[in-house]
Amino acid sequence: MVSETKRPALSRDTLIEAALRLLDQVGLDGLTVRRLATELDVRSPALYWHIRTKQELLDGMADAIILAAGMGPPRAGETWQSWLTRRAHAYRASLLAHRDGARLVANAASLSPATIRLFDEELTALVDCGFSPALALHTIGGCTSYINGFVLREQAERQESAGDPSQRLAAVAALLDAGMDATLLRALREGSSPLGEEAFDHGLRALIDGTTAALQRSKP
Amino acid sequence: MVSETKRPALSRDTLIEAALRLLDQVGLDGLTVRRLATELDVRSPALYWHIRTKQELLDGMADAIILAAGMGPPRAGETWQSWLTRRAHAYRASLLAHRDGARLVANAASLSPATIRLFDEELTALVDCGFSPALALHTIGGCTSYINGFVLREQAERQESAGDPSQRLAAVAALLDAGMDATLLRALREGSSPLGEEAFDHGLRALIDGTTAALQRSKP
DNA sequence: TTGTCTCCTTAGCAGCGCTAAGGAAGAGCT
DNA sequence: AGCTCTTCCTTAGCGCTGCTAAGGAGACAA
Repeated sequence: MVSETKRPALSRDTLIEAALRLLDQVGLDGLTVRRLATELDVRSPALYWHIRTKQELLDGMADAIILAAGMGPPRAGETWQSWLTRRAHAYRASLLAHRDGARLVANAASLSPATIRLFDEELTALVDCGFSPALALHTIGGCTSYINGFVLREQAERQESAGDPSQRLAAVAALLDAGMDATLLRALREGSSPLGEEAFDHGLRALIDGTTAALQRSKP
Repeated sequence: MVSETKRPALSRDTLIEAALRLLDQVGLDGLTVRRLATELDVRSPALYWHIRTKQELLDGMADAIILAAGMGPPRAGETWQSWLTRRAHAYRASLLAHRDGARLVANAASLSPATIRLFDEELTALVDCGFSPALALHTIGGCTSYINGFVLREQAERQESAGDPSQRLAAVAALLDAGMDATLLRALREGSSPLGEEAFDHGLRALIDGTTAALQRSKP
């Protein structure tokens, strides 16, 4: 009897890993339990031994993306400004690393204790820099809001122009038809995109500069 | 023969209006074409006479929410700072006015020409305040990213604690179990929430203060 | 051997977005 | 008046979804 090599049992982590790989191929809307099962060479109900619902799987994927950013407290000798900047870039990169990554994180319902723990360590680090706990919370929260919102727009634009490259031009053409001066066109023609790294850095710097001012205001 | 009073024909706008009402009752995940049809006292394929796809309906709803904020150029004698602040509050309020409003806008695929036109008018207004077109674009875009991201988190939290009020406490309890000093707990106990108007205003002010600095930096 | 636990199977339910095809009511022309 | 064309809705149903019920194969312990 020729014995087939037996595939090792699945696990929650295996599912999440495979789901993230599949996500890049088919996008969030195309990610179905049945497709993931096929990818794992298994029937779809098998997955429900390892996860309770599809939402739990999505939450796990979101958590994996966040943890993959490798955020955490600042390095030795790093100012909190450059730390937050580095952190923001790492987080954005992690969201951009997977198709629909920002949408996935934005729609996630709950985060793992490990992520919350990491989050708390970052708060502590800011307090060590002279922030009040409340100011630290608002600062980290504000950065998170900005980054999530920014990458969400970036990836929305990406898939929109993937579907129909002329769609954006059509929208701008509507402006011209309206006989406007179209400041938007001038800005675009100046070579500055509303998305991309340059735009991201601009907003991030504004946020951090403003926080610097708020910190000084809060001190003696 | 008793003549029944005949219902007037549906329209795209009627659908969007009814869909927004239904959204508040059942949430974005519960909003189905069939349910909306029932609400309108009609069979579901009838809706496809007025919209091409469900996504088009969702886009229209998102557009309606944005337009309902009543944004636009500044009033006479208003500084751009207080204008942007007022604009941000109006936009946030409009997102919060409907259940899952931020998620709806975040997942929207395209905006109407009217909205893009409004957007362009705002850019023009900033240019009149001394902004370069590129800086204006980055400023409005950054604010939009921040507001979308912030309200997204606000409404995610809202529905999460609606499902199970003890869930957040469980997450924080995990911190305590880990034997940490839990800066997060200190911040929360100080009475400052990571969400809500106060937190929103903090981040918004930081963003605008930082932009003020960037504007001065860009000038002669 | 027998029972239990793990991890997968087959079968199928209720619901989804959407399409095909047709019918009723009114508008406009001859 | 009779006819056709357009508008806006209907019934029927396809292929897909997340998910559940029930059962079976294999490993391991008593």
